[in-house]
Amino acid sequence: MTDSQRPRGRPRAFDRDEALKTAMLLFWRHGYDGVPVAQLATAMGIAPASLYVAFGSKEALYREAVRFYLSLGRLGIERLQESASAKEGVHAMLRSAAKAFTQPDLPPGCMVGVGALRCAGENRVIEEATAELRRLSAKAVHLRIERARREGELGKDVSPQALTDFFSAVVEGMSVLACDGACRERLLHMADTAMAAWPVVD
Amino acid sequence: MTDSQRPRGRPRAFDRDEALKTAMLLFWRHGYDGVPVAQLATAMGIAPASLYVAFGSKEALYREAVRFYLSLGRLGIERLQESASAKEGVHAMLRSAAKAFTQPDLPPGCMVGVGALRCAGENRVIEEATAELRRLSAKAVHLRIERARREGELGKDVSPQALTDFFSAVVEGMSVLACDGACRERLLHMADTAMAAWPVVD
DNA sequence: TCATTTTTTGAGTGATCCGAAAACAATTCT
DNA sequence: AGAATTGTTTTCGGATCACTCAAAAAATGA
Repeated sequence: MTDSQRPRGRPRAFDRDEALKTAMLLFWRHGYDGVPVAQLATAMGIAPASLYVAFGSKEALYREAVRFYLSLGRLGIERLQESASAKEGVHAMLRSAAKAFTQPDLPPGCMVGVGALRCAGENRVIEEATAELRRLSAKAVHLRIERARREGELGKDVSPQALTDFFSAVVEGMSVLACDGACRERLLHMADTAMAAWPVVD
Repeated sequence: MTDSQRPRGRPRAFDRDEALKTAMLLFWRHGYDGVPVAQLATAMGIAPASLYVAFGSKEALYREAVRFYLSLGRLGIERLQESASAKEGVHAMLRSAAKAFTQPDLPPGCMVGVGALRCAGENRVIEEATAELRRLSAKAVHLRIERARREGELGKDVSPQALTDFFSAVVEGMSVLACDGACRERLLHMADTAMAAWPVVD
């Protein structure tokens, strides 16, 4: 009863998490429309049919891959709520993003930001699901900034919405710059520059 | 000699510029990989073969479409050099972008920013060509900011590169926010917020 | 009228798209 | 040992991919 019994049928011959990581990298680099299932299967070292048994469909695989990406937590969004001040938290988030978007052995930019921005008409649902993840990240920033306003870190005249939109845009923009070849130092310098827009208390 | 003689063969039955505009809208909305040639031809009201005669290939059509998009000049980049101050010029550029990215009857965001960020491996050249256009826009901002530093509008301690990267990121980020459904007023408010990062003179 | 030039379309190229069916293989349970 | 379950592969479908060819159509020049 204590130990889980082994699964019934033939055991899977490949590492499911490793395969998921492979899919994540391909979607990250080439976008949803830019990766055919055959390419995914080949990179995973399995036949397309095995991919369907293990993950269901290309769409389901993408959704799982992007959740896997977010679970890595390299964007520093979850640490936002623990930060002593919103300003410090946002600054740390920008610097984390700058580093995450320029990891040497990973695709540049943010998988959520660039992987499925625009899709073919029949994949509209993928576009929308990915946009929802971006809105979710923005929501976390929004919550921290609103709290800062309640606690007096920010003046009552500042708009949490505008400030949230601004820093969300900076992160997404960093992602694009990274895709265009900007190095880590440039992005870090740019992040510091962006923080100058933080409102001063009256 | 003054009037050009009529072309020799059978006249084209469709308006080439109108067809180009149609292609621009589709690439803008769905990205390069997200629009098949058949869809382009159908939207243009012609057969695929006519498309190839008129434009050469899907890649050539895209390149022409994106040049057409830039020729509309709704991003306010060319007015940057004429502006009295770099600060005013950049601010006007951000506000122009906010409006351009939220035109009611056009796709959201920037065609250059979101239309071909990530492509299939065989379309790498499309990615690179589009990235080059983004770098070209950034170069215009860079030039104006460097001039401002020479003329004393900016202190010698500010980094033109970092400031350029920052405002480029804001524009690209606005483009993503627009794709996610942000309205014009939010983007305009965000643009004003971003200008707070403009360095103060010592 | 007739050759020349260019655009038109329908049909079709091989390749690739996502996904499914079927047969076989490897494991557990009875 | 044999049934049940699940993963494996090969193969295949029907659709779609970017693109091309051949022949007809519509204009000009002689």
